[in-house]
Amino acid sequence: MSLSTKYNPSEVENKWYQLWLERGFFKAKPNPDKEPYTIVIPPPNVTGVLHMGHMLNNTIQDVLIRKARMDGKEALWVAGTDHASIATEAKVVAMLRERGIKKSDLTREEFLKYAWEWKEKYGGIILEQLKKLGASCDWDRTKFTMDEDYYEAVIDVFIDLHKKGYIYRGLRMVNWDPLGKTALADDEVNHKDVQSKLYYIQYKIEGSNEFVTIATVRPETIMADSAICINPKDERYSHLKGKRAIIPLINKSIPIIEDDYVTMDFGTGCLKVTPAHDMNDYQLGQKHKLEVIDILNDDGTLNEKAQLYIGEDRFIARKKIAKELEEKGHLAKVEDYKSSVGFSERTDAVIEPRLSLQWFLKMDTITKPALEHVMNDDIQLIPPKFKNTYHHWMANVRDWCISRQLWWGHRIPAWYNEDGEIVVAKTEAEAKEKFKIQNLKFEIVRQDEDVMDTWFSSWLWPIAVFDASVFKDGNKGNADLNYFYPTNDLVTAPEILFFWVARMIIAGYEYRNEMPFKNVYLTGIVRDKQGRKMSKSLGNSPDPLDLIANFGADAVRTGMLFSSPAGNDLLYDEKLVEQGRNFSNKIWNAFRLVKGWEVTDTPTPKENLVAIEWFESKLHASLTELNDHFSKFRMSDALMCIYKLIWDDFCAWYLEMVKPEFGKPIDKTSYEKTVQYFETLLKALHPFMPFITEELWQELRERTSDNYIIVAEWPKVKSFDPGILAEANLAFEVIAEIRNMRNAKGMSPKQALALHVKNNGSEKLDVFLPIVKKLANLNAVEMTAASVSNSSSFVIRSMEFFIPMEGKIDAAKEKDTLLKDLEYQKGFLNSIEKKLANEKFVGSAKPEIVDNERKKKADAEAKIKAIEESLSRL
RNA sequence: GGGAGUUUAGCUCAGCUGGUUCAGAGCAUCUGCCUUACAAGCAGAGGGUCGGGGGUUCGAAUCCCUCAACUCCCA
Repeated sequence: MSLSTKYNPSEVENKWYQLWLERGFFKAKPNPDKEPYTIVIPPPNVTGVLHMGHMLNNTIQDVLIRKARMDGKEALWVAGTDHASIATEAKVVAMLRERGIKKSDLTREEFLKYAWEWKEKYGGIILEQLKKLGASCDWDRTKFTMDEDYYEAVIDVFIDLHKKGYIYRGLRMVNWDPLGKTALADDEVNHKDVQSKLYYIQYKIEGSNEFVTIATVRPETIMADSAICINPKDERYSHLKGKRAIIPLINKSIPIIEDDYVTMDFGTGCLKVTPAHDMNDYQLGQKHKLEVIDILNDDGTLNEKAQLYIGEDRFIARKKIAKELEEKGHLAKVEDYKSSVGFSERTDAVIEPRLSLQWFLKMDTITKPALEHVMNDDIQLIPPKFKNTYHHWMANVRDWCISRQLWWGHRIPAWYNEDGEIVVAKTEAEAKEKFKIQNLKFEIVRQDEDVMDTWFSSWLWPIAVFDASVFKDGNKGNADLNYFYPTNDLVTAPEILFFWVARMIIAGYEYRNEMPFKNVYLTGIVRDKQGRKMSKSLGNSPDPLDLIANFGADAVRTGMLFSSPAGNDLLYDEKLVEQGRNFSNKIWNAFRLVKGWEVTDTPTPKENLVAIEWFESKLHASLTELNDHFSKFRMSDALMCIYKLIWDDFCAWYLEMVKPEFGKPIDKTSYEKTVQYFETLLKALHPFMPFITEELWQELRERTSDNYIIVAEWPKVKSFDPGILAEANLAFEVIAEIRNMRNAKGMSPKQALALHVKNNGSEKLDVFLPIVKKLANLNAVEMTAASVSNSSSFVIRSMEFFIPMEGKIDAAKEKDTLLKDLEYQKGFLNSIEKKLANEKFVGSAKPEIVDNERKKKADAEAKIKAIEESLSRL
């Protein structure tokens, strides 16, 4: 058999993925004999393509689900996508524009037809990409937030919450996105510091020649002013009380009011009040019962109420008005000014505070259980530091604006009659019926044009993916829901902790009276190695599919996990993926070695028996650690644990220990044990590297047609012997010293040496001596009671080692090394003795700590004795 | 302006309830090797007064105070 020295992932990955699919290993159904384990995918946008964030997130989910599957649980990972109102509508509008069609020329039905067309064509791309990564989702259950039943569920929930009095319609200042022409929730607005200008504008005082100067960053809104406000404590302006000012350019008279809201030392201490176009001004306006003048259209252009520059965009109007103010002598000065400006998360347009009628969900009471069950750890956030932020948000939660001025989404089931009266009903017929009962007009009704916020559908995700009918009265849920819900783990980004996670928890308690998931694992953001977020505009994100093609999915998966503790950002570096690829190759070559052995019925060498016994313990010690990491969601640590077990312990030590001389066969016992260990290692590695482990699992032995590693049993942990692990470590130190000595003296590893061991204490090394002999290339090992002259020597713990070496001894150098060590040991001993002489320490420290110090003292003394003996010989 | 978090080797990070198995890991660096599983590799080595200062304690990377820098969230 001749195998390439390089592992080639592209040859095997598709093959196994197809087979897993065909064999139905990803599928799950309610099984009373098994414990369920469920993850629901954070549904990616239908508009999305796979990026590095998805790679990290979905790798973690796949590791968890594969581990659970091997643990014998009924493991289900539900896949699906999210309809993403704003993003998708924007894509569809853009597509139509390319075809020369304007959205405004289409009816709602026509537009939605195009939107569905777009969704069918592009909406599944991202899920196909996840398959390349190895994601073991039950694809038959793939759900979409606008599937017919899901759609109905969202409508049902709206109606239900409205009936419960949680949903209301109100005039509110909202974040208006003039590009998307929709209201946004507060958390869909990104605030950025922007360099802008502060304009000082002079308003004439009515009936005098005096002026008052106000500072504003938005001169285009002066036409919407309804008052000038001063601080009542401000003596500079006290003479203006009760007077009126004239708005420049339009010569309108407005009152001068007083309120201590005004900051006296900002700007001129004089504030123009524009209730229609500023959140704070709106509140001030309400307090003082000021007129609300809205001068903007929904696309951000000025309307006829502005009187000037009608139809101009707000930013163009700003420039023109500033210019006109200056020309007419109303502009006192302009200063540079840094201000915080809101941008739409979706369209990046500057947010316009705007008054409009919107639908809201009252949040004060419905959120109570969601806060409580996170704070008491019924639902655990991982890492727990996010509890603080969660609490802060939930304790100060504001009502949720759930309407969006879009067509793509779940249409609000509210109906208006000719008089503008409203009922909430599922169908037109029901709506008419409701109007009728209330003795209202019902002949002509029309449905609300708006759709709901996307999060208002995805907050039902962990329930609705199983049974979308439970939101109707009295429905107890189907078998799937009752078996798989609550789900176990949710893996998502901290950025959407509130958008999505908190709201799922709210819905979970509201509709199932139960948590939607037990653990929330929060991943970090994938950044480039300079710490910048990966973004299209920076072009600093590699294409995940290219990476998979170049390095293999296993390598990319491990690359993502090598450095990603929960909640911390991951600084992506291609080096990490290379490390993963190198690891694949290492395993591949270990396989080549084992596979290449010829097996005979010869007796097992002594050193192999020791090697086998040692690795058995090492294996189970590491598996114990591995399980512990898993139980604490320490993915990076878990991976590193199995990585080191395979690379260092199995490959570098164990295989070298049992490896027969070149060309010689191996005995049956050693071979059998080695293959068993290899299998166990592959199983423990499978969740991280599913493809190479399946490939080697199948190659290592003949397998029956139903024997796949993906459904193999997770290795059972046995107790292990710490004694043999300690002995091995001592042996490894000895081997390293000998190799080091060869290195230092420029000797070839091929030159066999003899070793004499003088044991001055109680260290145990005997059983490992044959291994030391093999790995350090010794032709003789013997115990000695006396020092051996003409030798190079070294000291480990209380043992002295001698290697006869005529003429190659540098006594001065060895003496120097020994003296240095002696000095250190003496200092160390001294510090321990001081500690033990300290009555306060002996009295107040725990007994086992004092005992430990005594033991350290004895060890140090033995070591010092050994060094001194070596020195005396020189 | 309000809140939270971070600061440990060149880089990315572990270090739980204070006690040399606590100063660690991986990567990178340096030295020597194409040693018949693997140069995507092997054998070794160096590297940090645990952000600064102060305190509590027999003892602090670990607890407290303070200062500084950075990050995120909210307004």
